[in-house]
Amino acid sequence: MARRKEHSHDEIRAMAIQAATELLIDQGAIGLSLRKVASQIGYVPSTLINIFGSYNYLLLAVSESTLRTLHDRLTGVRATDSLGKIIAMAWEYSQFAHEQRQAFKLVFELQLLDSEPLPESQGQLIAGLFTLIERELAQLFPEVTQTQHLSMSRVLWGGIHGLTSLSLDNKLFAESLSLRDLLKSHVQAYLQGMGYQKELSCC
Amino acid sequence: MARRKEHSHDEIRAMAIQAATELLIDQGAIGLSLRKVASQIGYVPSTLINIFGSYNYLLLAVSESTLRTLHDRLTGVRATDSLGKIIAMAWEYSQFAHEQRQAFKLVFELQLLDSEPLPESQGQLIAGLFTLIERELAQLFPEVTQTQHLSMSRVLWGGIHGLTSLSLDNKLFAESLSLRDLLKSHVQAYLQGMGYQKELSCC
DNA sequence: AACTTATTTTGAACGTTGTTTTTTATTTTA
DNA sequence: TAAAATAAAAAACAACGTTCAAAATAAGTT
Repeated sequence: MARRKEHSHDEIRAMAIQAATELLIDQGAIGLSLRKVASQIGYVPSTLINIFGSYNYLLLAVSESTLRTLHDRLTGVRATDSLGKIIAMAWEYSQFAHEQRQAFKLVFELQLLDSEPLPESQGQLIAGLFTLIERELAQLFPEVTQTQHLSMSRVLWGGIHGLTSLSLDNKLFAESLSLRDLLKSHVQAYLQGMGYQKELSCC
Repeated sequence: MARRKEHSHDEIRAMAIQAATELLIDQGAIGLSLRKVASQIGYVPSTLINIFGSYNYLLLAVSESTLRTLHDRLTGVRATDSLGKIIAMAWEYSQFAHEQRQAFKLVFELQLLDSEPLPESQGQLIAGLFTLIERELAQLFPEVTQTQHLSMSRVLWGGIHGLTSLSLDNKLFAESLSLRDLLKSHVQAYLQGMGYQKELSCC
C-alpha cells in the first residue's frame, strides 16, 4: 500500500492526539491503545509508530497538549491581588485535574523508558507552571532573593499538586473537608508563615 | 495437573508478593508481569489468578505490603518535640519513596477497574499515615478542634506527598534546592502560619 | 512519455501480556 | 474400591506494541 497523502504528518499527529484525548476522556486510561487510536483516525498502528517513534511518544504528545491547555487555563486566571491570584490558580489547577482526570494523571504517571529521553519541551512546560507562581511571589516578597522565590514556588506548587493528586484518587480520607478549603489553607498559611502579613496587625 | 499441596494458599500469596517486590526493585515497573511472578515462584499464571482474583489484586497486595513497611518506618521516627517529629517523618517519607521508588509509585498509580473495589484495608493504611500527624498536631495545638487537626494533617501530608512525588520524577525543576529543605520549609512555615509560635517572640 | 529510483503506507508476523476455559492429576468421600 | 470433588496446570484466546518485508504511489531521470 502507499502514500495516500490525504494528510500531512502534522495533520496525522493532530488527529491522533485528538483521538487519543477523546478515548482517554470517555473510555479511561484502560480503553486507550495505539491500535484504537489508529483505527479511530483511519490509519494503522505502524503508521503512528513511524510518525511518533513509539506509542509512548504518542502518549507524551497527548501529555504535552494537556499541559498546554492547563497552562492556558492558569494564565487566564484573574484576581485583585497576588495572594488571591495564587489561591485562584491553585483552585483552577485542581478543577482542571478533576475535569480532565485521565489526561491529568497521564501527565504525571507516564513512564518513559531509558531509551526514550524526556524532551526538553515537556520540562519547559512544567517549569512554566512554576513560573506563574514565581511572578506573583516577586510581587508579594519584593525584598526576597530569587532563589527564595524559587523555593517558595516549589513548596506552594508541591502542596497544590499533592492535595490535588490525593483528592483525584480519593486518598485524602476526609469527606467532610473541601479540597478548596484545604488549598486555601495551604497557600494562606504558608505565605503567612513565610512572613507575608498584609492584613495582619501584629500585636 | 494438580494439587501439589507443597504450599498453602497463604504461602503462595506471600511468595508471590515477595517475588513481585523483588522484580519491581531490580527490573522496574516494566519488568513486572503476572507471568514473571508466577515463573519466579514455580507456579503458573492461572494459579495466581485463582488465588488473588486478578493480576491487579496481586499488585494491590504488593501495594499493601509497601504501605505497611512505610507505616512501620514512620512510627519508628523519634524526635524531641512534635514539630521536629513531623519534619522528621516528612523526611522519612521522602527517603522511603526514593529508596523504594517503584513500589512507592505503585501505591499511588495503581488503577483499579470499577469491578475491582478498593478494599477497606488499603484505605485504612493510608488513613493511618495521616493519623501519625494528627497525633502530633494534637500536641502542638491542644486548643484547636479535631476537625481542624484533620484539615491541617491533610494539608501537611498533601504537601509532603506532592513534593516527594514531583521530586521522584524530577519534576521540581530546581536542582539547586534540596528536597529536605523544601519539606522543612513547608512544614515549618505552614504551622507557623497556622498560629504555632513556639520560638517566635511576637514584637 | 517511459523507466527507474525513492519514499511511504500498509499488512502480516512476532513475541508478550492478562484472562478464561479445558484438561488432567490428586485428594476426599461414599 | 469406585465415584465425586477439587485444585493445579496446560492450552487457547484476544489484545497489545513493535518490527519487517511487500506493495503502491510519488518523484526523478533519460
